[in-house]
Amino acid sequence: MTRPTIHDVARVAGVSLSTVDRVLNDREGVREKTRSRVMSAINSLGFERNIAAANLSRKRRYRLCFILPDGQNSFMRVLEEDVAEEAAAALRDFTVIETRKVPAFDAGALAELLRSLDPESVDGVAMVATDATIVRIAVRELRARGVAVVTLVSDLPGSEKQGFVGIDNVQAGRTAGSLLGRFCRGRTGRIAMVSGSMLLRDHAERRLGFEQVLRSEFPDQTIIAPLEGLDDKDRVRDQLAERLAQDPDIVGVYSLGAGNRGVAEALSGLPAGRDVSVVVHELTRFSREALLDGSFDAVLHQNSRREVQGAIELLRRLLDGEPQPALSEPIRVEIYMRDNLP
Amino acid sequence: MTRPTIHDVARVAGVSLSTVDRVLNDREGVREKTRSRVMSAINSLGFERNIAAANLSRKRRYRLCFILPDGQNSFMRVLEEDVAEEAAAALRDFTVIETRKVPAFDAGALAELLRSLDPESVDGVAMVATDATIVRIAVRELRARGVAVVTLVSDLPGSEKQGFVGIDNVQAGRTAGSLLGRFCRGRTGRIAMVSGSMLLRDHAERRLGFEQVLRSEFPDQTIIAPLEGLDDKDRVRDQLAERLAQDPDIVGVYSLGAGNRGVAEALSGLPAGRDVSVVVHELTRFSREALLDGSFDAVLHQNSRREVQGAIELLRRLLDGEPQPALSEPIRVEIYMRDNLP
DNA sequence: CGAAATTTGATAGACGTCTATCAAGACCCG
DNA sequence: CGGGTCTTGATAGACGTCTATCAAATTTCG
Repeated sequence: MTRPTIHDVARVAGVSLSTVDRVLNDREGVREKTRSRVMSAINSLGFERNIAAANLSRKRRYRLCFILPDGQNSFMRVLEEDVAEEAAAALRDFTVIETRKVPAFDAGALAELLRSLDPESVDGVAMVATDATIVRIAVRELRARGVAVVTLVSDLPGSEKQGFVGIDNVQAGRTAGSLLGRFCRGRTGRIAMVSGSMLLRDHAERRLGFEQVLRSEFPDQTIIAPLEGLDDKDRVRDQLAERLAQDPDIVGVYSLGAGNRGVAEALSGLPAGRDVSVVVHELTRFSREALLDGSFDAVLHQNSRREVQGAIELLRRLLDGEPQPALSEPIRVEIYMRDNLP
Repeated sequence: MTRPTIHDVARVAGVSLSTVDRVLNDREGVREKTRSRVMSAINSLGFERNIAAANLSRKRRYRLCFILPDGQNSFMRVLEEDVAEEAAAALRDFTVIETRKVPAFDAGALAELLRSLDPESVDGVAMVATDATIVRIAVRELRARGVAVVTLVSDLPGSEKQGFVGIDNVQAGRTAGSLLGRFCRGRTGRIAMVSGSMLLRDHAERRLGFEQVLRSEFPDQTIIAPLEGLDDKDRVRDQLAERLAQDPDIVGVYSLGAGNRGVAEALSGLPAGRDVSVVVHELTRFSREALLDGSFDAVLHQNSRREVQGAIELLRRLLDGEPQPALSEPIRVEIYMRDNLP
């Protein structure tokens, strides 16, 4: 019942501890024949290195840097808190996390920050990407300097990042369509979409998925051109309220960006009899209340805490030399309604 | 940036390593004055013991026993696989997991197994409980012998278990009601419920939650008396098919136990034009397919993998002496539809 | 074949904590 | 104040792995 140690491996392979160590840590100066003897001893024993002991011995530290957009976007501020809390927990695993903020949507600033990162003080980077070529180039250079890079929440396709931790936004949009289509089934009419600009690519993907599903599965409903709320509560409220007043056939609203407060306010102005189903994104204190009082029907959510944990896990495994680590469990598009609130 | 060690604590407190060790490990023979000197050094330094090093040194092992019901219930078989896989992973953390199976619904057998557990060879137990007094008594005795006990998936209220890892089944039922009510909104009619007997208490709770929500939020719908499918596919199919044929007003089906195959088969026999919304429990290969081909609208799910992880985590923390540990994140009632499948 | 180069072994000390033992110091009580 | 009891300190070795160094063995090749 005791796990085999390097001593057992050495004994079974008929070599010394030093040799086992050389093999385990890929040091040079081991003949191929010897190496394979050791490897087969490892396999036959089912030896797995005790990482705790190894880290203890070599005083390994993982120095990570999280890069988040600055600004008032509430999802990002929650994410920042999550990073801070996980940073405290990660300290126990020899992981030091530093958080940097760059102006939102500012690809230049992001790229510059990436360029300024020194491999002498940072081993890995998790970034909320802004989609731009200049950023891709900065990522490539960072990788070339030997720093591990993963994207978080918002991906950077076509770059040399080694992983992405976040939801599939097309899938999120499809899920919204699937829900809202069903919610509005008995009441054919028009469906309004409120877009924003939290991160342009993400919103475009959500919209795409949403329209796909509505068109193919619920062709009776008409989607009206998305309102550009720019993630601003007041703007969202004004635009949506006007639309709802103009168009009494609107039976459903999908808000795929920020501005949930504006959505709720616009709805609260409706006459008593009017029944509009609403699906929005991100579970926050506010959207939670709205679910409880019935103003929202469902909230799609990504678990930012787990995203942060996932990014840390991924970076650590990259730094441990695992070839292409994947998350044990992908980040899912979670659905919340009044009755399954955590 | 380096974490303080016991050496630092000793230096700051002006005592020897031995004394720090006595304080940290609650050994006797330390004057109160000295103890408080050490404690304040610990606090001022923010010292946290390096658990990896401590476990390494004391060769701590956590010997856990998972008790699952035997039988063909597919959820339980998945759970068993999850336990096996997590057991392999847990070995790395000095945790040895043994799995025991008892006949399902057999409180006597479960109690006997609990009674047979030897504190010399088991430190903690995670059990899928069968709700009976004899089991409560066995749990109390087990606790008295110094073994930690938590319940998994199915709780044992009123017992001396130290924690429960699983979903809130009333909440699950409410969520089902909330979904199905919305799905059927345009089509007032009757809603059929298929019960089972996987674990009686759980099913009763789901039913309760479901009826609560339908009655209060969707009073136009009529709930018909639950079919007792006994988690048997053929029985479920026959009973449900008959009901659907008899009653053309059925617009929704909620299956709160096992027997998803039977539900799907009963539905496939319906005439083309008939549209019935379906919500079932547990995401499996089968229910996944059914979501994809449109025969089910939503599946409620509990992440059994995470439940197993949670039980391990909880037991470990109990054994580490944490007073009343709680899961960092509760197990949630997850909602799956075609488009947010993992 | 012999010298040089390569491969292997042996040993010691470290990482942070735990356990055990023994000696020395502080305190108490009669 | 002397003897005994409590309390504290010092020291050594262990856990499993890593790093470094030096010596010994083996291979390679001119």
